[in-house]
Amino acid sequence: MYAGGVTSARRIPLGTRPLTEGHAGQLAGVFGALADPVRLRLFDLVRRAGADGICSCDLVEPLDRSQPTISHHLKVLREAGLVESRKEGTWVWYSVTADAMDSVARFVGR
Amino acid sequence: MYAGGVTSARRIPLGTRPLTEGHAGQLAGVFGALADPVRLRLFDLVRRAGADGICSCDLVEPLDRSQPTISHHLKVLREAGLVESRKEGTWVWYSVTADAMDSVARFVGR
DNA sequence: CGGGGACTTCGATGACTGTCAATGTACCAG
DNA sequence: CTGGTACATTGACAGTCATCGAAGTCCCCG
Repeated sequence: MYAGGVTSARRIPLGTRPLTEGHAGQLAGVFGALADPVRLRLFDLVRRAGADGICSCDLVEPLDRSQPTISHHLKVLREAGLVESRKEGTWVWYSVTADAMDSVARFVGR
Repeated sequence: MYAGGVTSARRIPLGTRPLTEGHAGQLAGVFGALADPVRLRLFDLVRRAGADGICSCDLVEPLDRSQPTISHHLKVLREAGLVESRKEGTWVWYSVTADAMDSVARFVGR
């Protein structure tokens, strides 16, 4: 452990409690999903597509990654609650979730 | 590569250009710095401390990690431009940078 | 100058991650 | 049923990362 020492005198509360271990873990998961350049551009493309979403097949070429790799990244984004998928016949449409970045926005907004 | 296919008909522009590879990489770096529960709570504690900052020695015990580990995480946050350090005699004070989360806020804000 | 406290850096290690080729599954067309 | 297209899953591998103990650096105090 660590020997401790003089404590800093003043701390300005922020209107909310410090992040709990659980909350930090969950939030870190969302940040983690956005912590990759490919996923970031993927999310950006999906977001641009609006409510209709965008077909998965249109996400492979612009990102210059193999199809399994794109599929993997979409899964990560989906499991983080950032995008959702709708199956339609042979192919799959991705769109951002309604509250995609709520937790992030709350964290950023002080 | 991938065989391509039918393209989705409609794409709603978003007022800005799609993320470039470079921009995505930089932004992913910031998200990456926040993609760890310990760093998230660390950043939260520093932010709560306000302009004066908080002494590094007060960040070890509440996070229940070894002192070198905390030092390592603080370095990551510093290199991501989220916090800055000011040395004062024997110890070091950390505070959030003025534009800590600007890039994140811009990204979240549609 | 010498002791000790506050960090930082180093080295090692186990865990996780991005990537692809190969394979599997579901669906459509003929 | 058969072939082809769209996507998901698996397995493997190289690279990155969180973590700790140990050692190094810097600074204050006596």
